[in-house]
Amino acid sequence: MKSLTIGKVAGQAGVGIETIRFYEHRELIEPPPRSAAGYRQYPENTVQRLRFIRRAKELGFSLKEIKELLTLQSNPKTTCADIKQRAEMKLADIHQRIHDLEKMGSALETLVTACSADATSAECPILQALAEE
Amino acid sequence: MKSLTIGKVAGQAGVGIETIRFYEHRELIEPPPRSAAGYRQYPENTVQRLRFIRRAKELGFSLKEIKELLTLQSNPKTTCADIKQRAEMKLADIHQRIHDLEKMGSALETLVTACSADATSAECPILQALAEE
DNA sequence: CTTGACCCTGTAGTATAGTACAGTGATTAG
DNA sequence: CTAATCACTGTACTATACTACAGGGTCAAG
Repeated sequence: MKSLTIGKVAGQAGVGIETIRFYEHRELIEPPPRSAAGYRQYPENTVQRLRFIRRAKELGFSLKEIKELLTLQSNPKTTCADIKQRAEMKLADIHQRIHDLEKMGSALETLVTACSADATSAECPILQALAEE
Repeated sequence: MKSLTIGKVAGQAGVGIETIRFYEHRELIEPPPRSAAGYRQYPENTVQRLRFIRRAKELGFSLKEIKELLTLQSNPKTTCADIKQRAEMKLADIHQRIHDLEKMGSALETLVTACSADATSAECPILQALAEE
């Protein structure tokens, strides 16, 4: 069972060394055994775990939520429904954020359209809209 | 020319007192004159300025960007085109963020759909997707 | 004249996700 | 054997936008 130094793990997982120590501190990964000199000795599956974290982040999960997912993952009593529920909540959250951004976007779009290039700032419909009583 | 205390301004603008002091520190509003006792004495247009900031925030501008907008606003040489350019950049930024969220959302949607409720966590397609080599 | 509401400064904490040192010790290649 | 690289801890800093004190002083109503 060979072990990896933190630098090797970081390289293979595509994250920074500091990030790994940060994740250990945040309890997303287990504190690994140490060598006589105090060096962290990672089992190979740590690379997979870090990739799991990276992918979950890409799906929009926060580190806090990912920690929950990892805990669920390692619990044999966890059902697919438990995970699905989290994913659906995150999906709802994403849809809400899209909705908010679309609202912002269309409001801004209206103002941009109303704005003709060669007026002074005093006549600018964007600034006027922002300055309204 | 009557002046307002920070509490009055906060009440009328719909923001917290601490927020106003924070905005002063961040140079979004001018340091107002002080009374003999050191109390801030705001001109009435500070309320409008705070509402401007609030509305710009609702449109997705950061405080840093709002500071720029306010500087532009008070510069007589500013043209509508200057403002429009900022608004268009922000709009592009919002569209990008929507795009990113939609990508996340559809990836997650696929996984949620693949997930049937009564499997164990080991068989969960969501966890499997995250744990892939 | 007292009491409560208000205001002051300055610092520190919240949440998110790291990143960047400083200062020191260990390991490895030549 | 020595130099370069790597690892260690701990603290502080980045960005964003506040929020929460502590420990004072001030103002207005009764």
